[in-house]
Amino acid sequence: MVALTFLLSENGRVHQNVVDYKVENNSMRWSQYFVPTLREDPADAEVVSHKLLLRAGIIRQLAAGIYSYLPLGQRVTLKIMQMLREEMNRIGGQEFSLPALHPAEVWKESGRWDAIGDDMFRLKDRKGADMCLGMTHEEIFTTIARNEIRSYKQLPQIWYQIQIKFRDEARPKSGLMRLRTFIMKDAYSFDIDEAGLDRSFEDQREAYQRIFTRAGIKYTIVEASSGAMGGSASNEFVARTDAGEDLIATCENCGYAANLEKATSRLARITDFVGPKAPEEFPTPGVRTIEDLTTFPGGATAENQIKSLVYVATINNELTAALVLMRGDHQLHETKLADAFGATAIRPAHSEEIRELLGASAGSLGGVGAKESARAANRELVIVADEGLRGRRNMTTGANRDDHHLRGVDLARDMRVDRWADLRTVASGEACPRCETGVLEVYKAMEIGHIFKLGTKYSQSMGATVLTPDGKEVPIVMGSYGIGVERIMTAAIEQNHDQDGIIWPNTLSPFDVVVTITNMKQDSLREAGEELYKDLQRAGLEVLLDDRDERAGVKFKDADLIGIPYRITVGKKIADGLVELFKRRAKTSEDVKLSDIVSRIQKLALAGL
RNA sequence: CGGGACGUGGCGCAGCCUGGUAGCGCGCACGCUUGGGGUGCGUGAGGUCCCGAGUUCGAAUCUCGGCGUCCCGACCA
Repeated sequence: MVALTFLLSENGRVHQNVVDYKVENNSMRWSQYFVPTLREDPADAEVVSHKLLLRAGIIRQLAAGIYSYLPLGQRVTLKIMQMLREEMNRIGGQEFSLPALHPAEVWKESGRWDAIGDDMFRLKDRKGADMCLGMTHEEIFTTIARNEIRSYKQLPQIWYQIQIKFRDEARPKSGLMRLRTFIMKDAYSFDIDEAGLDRSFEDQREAYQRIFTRAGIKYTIVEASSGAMGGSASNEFVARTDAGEDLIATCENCGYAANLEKATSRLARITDFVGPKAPEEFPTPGVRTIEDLTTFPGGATAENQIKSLVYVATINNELTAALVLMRGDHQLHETKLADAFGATAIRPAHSEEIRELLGASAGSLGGVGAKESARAANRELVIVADEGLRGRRNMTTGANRDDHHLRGVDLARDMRVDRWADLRTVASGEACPRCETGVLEVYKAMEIGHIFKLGTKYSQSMGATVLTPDGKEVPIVMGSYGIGVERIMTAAIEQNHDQDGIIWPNTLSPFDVVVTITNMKQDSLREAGEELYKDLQRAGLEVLLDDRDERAGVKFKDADLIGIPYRITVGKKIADGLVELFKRRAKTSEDVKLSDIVSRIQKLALAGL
């Protein structure tokens, strides 16, 4: 029998407490509860959250990027999942459970069977048919939609599930940050038109904000590259932490925030002096870098140079050579370059390729005459220039002749730029592109959620259509919305810990409160602790009773490590009818009357739910 | 997939260079002690030294091959 208790929190929201105290009565005693804490940092863990997850007995590793969740970990996982459920249901989401094992067919229909490389776990069944382990579920939900949804009257639909996903990551890392098998809440919206998608997208966006706020995570919503996922727009939710893998640029002044792969900044205007009527070639023996040329007599400062990089892009399975032009002091952002071309892959050209195209080595390359040089070698070369070079003249750049450069180069006059694009990597301290006075800060963050407007990419390729009121058949307009469960756990720890261990936000903590009996050998303490434990449970709280025959110091250390927000210490003061209330985050301790402690904890534990 | 490091009782490490009976701390079991921030003392259990092949009278140690894990980069729908 599992009873559900519904508790009303201070802000009036119903919190569904799925843990039945009657059932768990005897499994929440630390002496028998499985919490293998570690005194020392495990050798394999580098980032804080990983160390603490292991030390606090929350997870154990099975293989690279594959972890078992121990009882404490499972409790946290269930709390996160429940929270996701509540917020998805609030916006009208309907929960499904889809298979993790998929036939190749549906992935071939959408085109992703071939588009996705080694990141997908693939296998064959006994008949030799191709199968895969689901890394996401657009195809499966679309399959259901196309078979069952016929009319605009059935739309919109918001479908979601909380499922295990598999991705054969090239480099799993940092504990639960990059996993090969992980739990994900993935939701999909189905609308009749773009306007409907906009509403669904906004609903999700608001749900995500509530979710991360409830989870105690400080997050930022950023513009991000939607990559091969396709679609018209995407918002990435990121949590700031040095362990993160993404770089984010934000402006505190106006709230501008973007992933570095999208971020731009405002450049100070440069007015060039009028240069010569045509570029002038001059010898530059030994000069190989922008830096070299700044100190070379007759050279130029970095911002007056044009950096020339040769890249090979894979576009629609065809290789295209590109000459990329940047201002000398600017850094190319490769994702931006790939996005500008719609390329599936890009790489710097090899030195032989460069010589074949331009007749010179890296260090002496330039855009003047570059296309002609490539054509002479029977090759096509696309010239793409960064916006930071627009309108510049009297610049210095390589001459496509070893140990020679050109000065007095005018971009518009001397080069045949095929395409202008924003390719520059933004740096901290640059001016905000949106507001007048803001300055950008660039910092590390981890992705915790991502919402996409897919449009009709999947409905079209897989034939998921409905009839409109006037009887026209149109593809369903879709959105896709994901949140990594483990990433919420990881981000929460990254942002909520101290030297002693984890400090769980109330909403995620595996227990509301831990009751620490300082000395199990004293009957009065033991009995009082047991009594309090039961009282707290009767009040609907999730209580961990530390009834181990350990010294008080050991218990305090462990309680700090596993991060339960409140600890009630049952010690000598019990003779005066007092216990101690220790708040993990504030690290403050106060005496509370035994008769008041239950209601006190109840109020505290519910805050923030 | 490129580069680097590591693999020795449950955990953290030493030993390897210079081949010769496998060691320390923590944890664990037992006893005494202590009892409010990882008590102290004693006794004890526990190891295919990642796997395989080779060199050698003899390999944790040297050589070759493989596997695994971590870190940097590439990648990351």
